[in-house]
Amino acid sequence: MTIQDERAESPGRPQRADARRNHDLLLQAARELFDEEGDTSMEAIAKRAGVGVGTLYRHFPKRIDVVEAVYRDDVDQVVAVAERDVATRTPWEAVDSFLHAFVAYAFGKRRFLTELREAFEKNPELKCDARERLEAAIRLVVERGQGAGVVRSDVTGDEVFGLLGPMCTSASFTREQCDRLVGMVLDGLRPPVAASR
Amino acid sequence: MTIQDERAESPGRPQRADARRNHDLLLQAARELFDEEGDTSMEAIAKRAGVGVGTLYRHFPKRIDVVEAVYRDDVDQVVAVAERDVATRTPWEAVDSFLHAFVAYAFGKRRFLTELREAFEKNPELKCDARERLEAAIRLVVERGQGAGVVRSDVTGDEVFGLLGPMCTSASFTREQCDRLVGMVLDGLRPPVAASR
DNA sequence: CTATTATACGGAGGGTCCCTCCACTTGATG
DNA sequence: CATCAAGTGGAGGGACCCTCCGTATAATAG
Repeated sequence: MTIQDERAESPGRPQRADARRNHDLLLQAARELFDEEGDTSMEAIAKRAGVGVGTLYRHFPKRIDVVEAVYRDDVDQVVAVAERDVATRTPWEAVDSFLHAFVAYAFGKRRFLTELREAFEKNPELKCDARERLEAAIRLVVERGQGAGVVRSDVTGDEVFGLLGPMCTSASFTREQCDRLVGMVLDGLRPPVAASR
Repeated sequence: MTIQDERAESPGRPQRADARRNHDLLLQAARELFDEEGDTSMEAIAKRAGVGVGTLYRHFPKRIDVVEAVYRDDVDQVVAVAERDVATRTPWEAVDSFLHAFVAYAFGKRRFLTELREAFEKNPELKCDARERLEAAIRLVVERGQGAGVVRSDVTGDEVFGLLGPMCTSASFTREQCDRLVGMVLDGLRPPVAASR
């Protein structure tokens, strides 16, 4: 989506050095501003990077492209946790561990992720690579649990993601509340027993 | 918050007839546009009502005031359902019935409610009366279940609301998915048994 | 019915966004 | 160097929320 992705493609001419440098400056500026302000404007990002808005738009044609570029790195961390949990834990422990880790992570970036989620809600067909990798990570963990019979089979990993993601970005929740609700969702994730009442 | 609320206060001079009429026209126009478009602009609302934007802002000083006014009526319906369920069903049946009804309702107004939720997230201290009544309705049902021992005690009604509300407005979910996830949350809401694994 | 006045109206325009466009500049290459 | 595609900067278009204030009018008093 961004120029960066196509950087290595057709080497008719390599990317110019200043373009490369500006790309990195812009990305760093965006990350800083999203962390500091929660949300920010394209003008502010360009200004902090010391370039004009035209340059920003050359590298990231739409606002969502900036957001996704920042998001991309974050997702790598979460995916790594999922893979580690699957490799080192029992099916249920992996689900429990990973969902808690996911919520802990998402909670820390709530303002930023709220912006991202809004972009997806306005534009559902826009499902960026990063998000798909994230959903794949949850699927990995959840489907392994389902295969082992410790997770109910009538729910998909994507649905769990859709339930927990918005919860984490809900401004009115504290970290403790998120943790408690994850616990509750985990209970709900277990295979249902015959109705106890 | 709106002029309407203060209509009956000090009758030094009654509200003018044209003002009253415009207030109703604006509210109707806003409701129609939110239903048809999902979201809309202040200019569009004023235009459909056949008045200038100045008049719109006289009646509803901020955009959120329009949204809340439309929201208010909707909440009345949901609250009525909660009260009926509490009056006519067993504690657990009331929880089950009401949460399903809540999700069905919220799903139908998802675009509109998304806008409302975003307003709350941007501005957490802005918890309008209507929302509080809605949370109170869920609390009513959930706390009755907790009192009867059929709902786990470490979760509040507000938290259930915060979990289900965002889920309903998540654009990527179908109605069926929402129903299935409610079922899962209901399972999670039952008092936990000793860990089965 | 007219005069008075608080109330209400309309819409121009300010400020903030996202984004486009294009004249100008600069780095890479022969 | 000379060339020129690649890159840059920022003015400005369009959409939006909201403010301001001159004008119009409904309610009241005489």
